[in-house]
Amino acid sequence: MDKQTITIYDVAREANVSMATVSRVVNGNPNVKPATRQRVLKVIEELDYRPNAVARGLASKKTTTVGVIIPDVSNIFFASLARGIDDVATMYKYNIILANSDESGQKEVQVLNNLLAKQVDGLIYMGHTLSDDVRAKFSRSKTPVVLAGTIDPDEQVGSVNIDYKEASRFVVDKLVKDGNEKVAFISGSMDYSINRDYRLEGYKAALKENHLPYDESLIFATDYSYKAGESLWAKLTAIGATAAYVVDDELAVGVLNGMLDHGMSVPEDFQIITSNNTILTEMVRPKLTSISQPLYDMGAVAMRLLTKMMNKEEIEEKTILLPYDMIERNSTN
Amino acid sequence: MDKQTITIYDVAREANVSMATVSRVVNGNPNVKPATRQRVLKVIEELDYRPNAVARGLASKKTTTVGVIIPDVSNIFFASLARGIDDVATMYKYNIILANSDESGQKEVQVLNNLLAKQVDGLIYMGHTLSDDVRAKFSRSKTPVVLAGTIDPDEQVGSVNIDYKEASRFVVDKLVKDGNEKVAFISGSMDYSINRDYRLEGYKAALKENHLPYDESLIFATDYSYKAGESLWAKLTAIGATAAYVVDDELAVGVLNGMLDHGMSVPEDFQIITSNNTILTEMVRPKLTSISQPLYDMGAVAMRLLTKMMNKEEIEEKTILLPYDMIERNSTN
DNA sequence: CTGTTAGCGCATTCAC
DNA sequence: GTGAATGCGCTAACAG
Repeated sequence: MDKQTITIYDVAREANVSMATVSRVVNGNPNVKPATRQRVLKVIEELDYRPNAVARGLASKKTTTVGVIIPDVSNIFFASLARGIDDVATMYKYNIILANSDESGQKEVQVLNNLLAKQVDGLIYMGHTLSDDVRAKFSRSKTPVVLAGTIDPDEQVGSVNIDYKEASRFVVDKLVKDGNEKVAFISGSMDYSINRDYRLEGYKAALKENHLPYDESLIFATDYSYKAGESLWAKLTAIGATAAYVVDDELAVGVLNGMLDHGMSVPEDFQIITSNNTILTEMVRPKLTSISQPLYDMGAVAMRLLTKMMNKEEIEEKTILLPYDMIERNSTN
Repeated sequence: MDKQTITIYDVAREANVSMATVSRVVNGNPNVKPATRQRVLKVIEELDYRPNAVARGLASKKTTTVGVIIPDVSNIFFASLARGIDDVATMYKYNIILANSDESGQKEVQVLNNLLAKQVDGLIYMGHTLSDDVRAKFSRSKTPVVLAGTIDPDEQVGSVNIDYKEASRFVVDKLVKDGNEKVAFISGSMDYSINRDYRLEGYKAALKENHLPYDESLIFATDYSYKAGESLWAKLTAIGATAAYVVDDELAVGVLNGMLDHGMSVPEDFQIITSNNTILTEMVRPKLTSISQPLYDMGAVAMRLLTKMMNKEEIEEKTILLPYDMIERNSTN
C-alpha cells in the first residue's frame, strides 16, 4: 500500500553523490560541478523523483503556501479577487489554501488557527468587515497578512482597495448633477465599516457639495442579495426617490428587476449606479452603469504585496489604493 | 525574527510528562490517565500550543489536505462545485489547495506535480475534458482522485455528475413537443467528450424519438462565452431555428440578449433552454428555463466520496450520477 | 565543489 | 499508563 516513494537518498545512491549534492541541484545552488549536476538531473528524471514538500517545509520552515480566507468562493466578487491572487501566487511559486468563512467570526477564528497550524507563509483575508478577534490574532501572529478588497481602519496590516469614499462621492455627484434630488443609498449592513465609514460618507459629501439635505429615510441597509433588492421598489417609489447608488451588483440587479417588474422604466423613472462591475451588469437589460473596481488586479496586487512581505523586502506603502473608474451604461442618463 | 514557536517538548516539560504523552492527548489516544490528560490540556491552553501540521504530516504521512484542480474559480459553475467541496472538506477536517488550470493541459500537469509534491491526501479534478496526460498521471499515482462535474469515459477514477445525455434528451424532447421542428444545439467545443458523446447524443436521441431528421447545420460549436452567444442570432434566424438547447448559461444569456437586441421576442419567436441553472438564469428577462444540476451537491458528494477513498473504505459505486431537474421559466412556452 | 552531521516537530513502536 | 528512542525526507551549517 506504500506508494513508490522515491527519496533524495535514492537519487544520491544512483548518482553516486551525497544527498547534500542532490539537494543542491534541486535547489539550484550554483556550487555544483556542471558534470555532476547533469548526472544528478538525469537520475532525477529516470526515477521520476519529486522532492517532498512537507519534509522540505519542516526543514526550511517555509511551506510556499499561503492561506486565503474568503467569505464565499461562489460569490463572483470574491472569486474574481481569488483568481488574481492565485495567478500571482503561481507566478511566485506559491500555492493557495482556500478557506470559506461565511463571514462568521467563529468560523474565521477556527479557519485561521487551522491555517496557522499548517504553517502558511502568509495570509490574505477577504471579507466585508474585520472582527476584533481576527484583528487581534493578526497582530499577535508573525505571519504577514494582506487584506484584499477589505477595509481595516487600523491599517495595521497590508491592504489593497480602491478609494471607496471617493468613488461613492463621485457617482452620487453624477446622479445629483443629472437632476436627481432624492438619491437613495442602498447598502448592506451598516455594521460594516466599508459601508458606514466610507461609502456613506462619500454619499453625504456629494450631497453636501450640491447643497442637498441628508435624509435618513433614503438610506437602506439590507443584505447583499438579489431578493432583498427585488423587494425594495415599493419603498423607493413611495418615498419619491428617483435614483439610487447601490453597493453590490446582485442587490442592484434585484432593485432593477423589482422596478421593471412593477411597471417602472429605467432609466426614465429611476436611475441606478452599482458598485462592482461584475459581468452581471452587462447581462441585464438595461445594462447597469457601475463603478468599476479592478477586482482581478486587486487580488493580484494583494498577493504581490504579500510576497514582498514574506520575503522581508522593504515596503514603501502597505496600504494600497488602486484607481477606480465609472462605466456608463444604460441605467443612467 | 523567529516566531514564538511552541513545540510539543515545551508542553511536555511544563506538564511534567513525556512528549509521547502530549502527543497522545493531542491525538485523542485513550491510553492516558484522565488526571494527566487534564494537566496536559491545561498546559496546552496556557501556552497556546498548536501542533505543527507540517511536522505531523511528515511523521504520519498524512497532510489532511486535498488538492482541487479547477479551470477557473471566477467561473460561477465551478465555483459552486468548489463551495460544496470545501464545506464537506471542512466537515471532515481537510483543507483545500485550490489551483486554477485554465483547462490548459500543460498547466494541469504542472499543477498536478505540484499538488503531489505537497503530499495531498487526495485530488478532486474539474474540467470540461480530461487530457491523456492527466489521466495517465492519475492512474499511475496512488493518490485517490475524484472528478466533479467532469466526464471520463474510462471510469477509472471516481466521479460525480448528472446523466448529461438523458438530461439533454429530456429538454430537447420538450422543445420538440412544444412544436419546434428546428431546434439548435449550441455547445462549446466538440472536442469535449461531455458535449460530443453525451449531450449531442441526447439531442440526437430526442430527434429520433420524434421522427425528426438530424441536421448538422443546427449544431453550433463555439466557446463558452457571453460574446460568442450574442453573435449567434443572425445564423440562427437565417437557418430558421425556432428554439435552442444551450449547454452553458453565459452562452445562453448571450444568445438571449443577441435575439432581444435585434428585435426578436423570447419565447414567442425563439425558445431557449440552458443547462446550469446558475443565478444568471433568474437575473435576465425573460428568465431562462434551465436544466438544474445540483452543483453544490455534486461538489459535496465528490468530496464525500474522496474521504471514503482516502480512508480506504469500501466504495459501493464510484461513478455517481445525481438527479437533475428542469426548471421552467419564461424562455419556453 | 562535495560529503557529514544535525536537527525541523511530531507519530509511533517498543519497553517498563 | 507512560517514557525513551527512532525516523519521516529534507535543509543548512560545517568540514574538508
